[in-house]
Amino acid sequence: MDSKNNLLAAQLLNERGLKRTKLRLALLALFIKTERAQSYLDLQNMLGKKTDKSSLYRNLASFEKADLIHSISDDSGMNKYAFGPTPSNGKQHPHFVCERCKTVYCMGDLPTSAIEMPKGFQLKKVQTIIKGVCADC
Amino acid sequence: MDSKNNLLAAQLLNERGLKRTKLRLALLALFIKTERAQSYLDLQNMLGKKTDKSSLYRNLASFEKADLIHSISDDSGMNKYAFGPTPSNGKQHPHFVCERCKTVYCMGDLPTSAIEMPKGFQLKKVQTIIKGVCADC
DNA sequence: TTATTAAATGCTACTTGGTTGCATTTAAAA
DNA sequence: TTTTAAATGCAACCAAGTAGCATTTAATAA
Repeated sequence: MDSKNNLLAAQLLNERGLKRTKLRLALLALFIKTERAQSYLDLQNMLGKKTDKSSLYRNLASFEKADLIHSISDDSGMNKYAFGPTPSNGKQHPHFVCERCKTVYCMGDLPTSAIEMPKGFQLKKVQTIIKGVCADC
Repeated sequence: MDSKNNLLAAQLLNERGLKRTKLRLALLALFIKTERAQSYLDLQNMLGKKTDKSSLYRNLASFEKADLIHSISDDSGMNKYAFGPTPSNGKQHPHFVCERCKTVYCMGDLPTSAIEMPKGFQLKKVQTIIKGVCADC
């Protein structure tokens, strides 16, 4: 239900001390609704073509800083964004990128055996990208 | 030894049916010599400031297609490239990105327990990016 | 409710990593 | 040595993302 998402979005913004503007509510509700990672262009299409680029990017940045979303760098040349906090130590948070349709799926959080790091290297965040062909293709 | 690298570079280009031009030999030898992932700018600095941008990018593309190097997309906004083939099924090939100095380290190939994929999803390539602070920082 | 203020928006202009077209040069085969 | 397909080098271009700044708006105080 969209109204439920809107409510949750408002609540989340409140919790993190972010102003509840029109754009932010729509954007965050959109993230809550979808299970897929979205590029700036995807988001702009869903929010309406006249949505401002800078505002969108700025909100993506503040959402990420507030741990509401996390970004994914596949090699498509544009970043993708998905709902949920940045995956950190002790978790893998794999994303699947379909070579054909370019869709990016969040595969959920998998607890994994801790990655062993060489001496002196401190792990903060792990990102795994799996490329292949998705079930729809 | 550089001369050894040059020889190996020439041999590799031969094997893959790539013309052995000045730029390609220098570029491939550079990849062989270094254990770190390099951005276009890193490479250009090492090869000489007047090295042509298009030629460099085109060679990076053909090297990657020939499986001589592989590319890495951290979230720095620029791709990185490192020696060795694209990591595929049954292997993790983690890269470590230092938050402070931005260096990208190849952590070698780790065989891992196969990642279980949902029905219909076909895995071709895995890329893991670990962010944190490196031993030098 | 209204006044105040700090922050978000929406423009435009800019930066920059990466690509493309094309004339020239060069490595490899004949 | 000649031939030819491919690589180079240069300039123009493209697009993702950023920055400056005047205007608007959400939240707080009166």
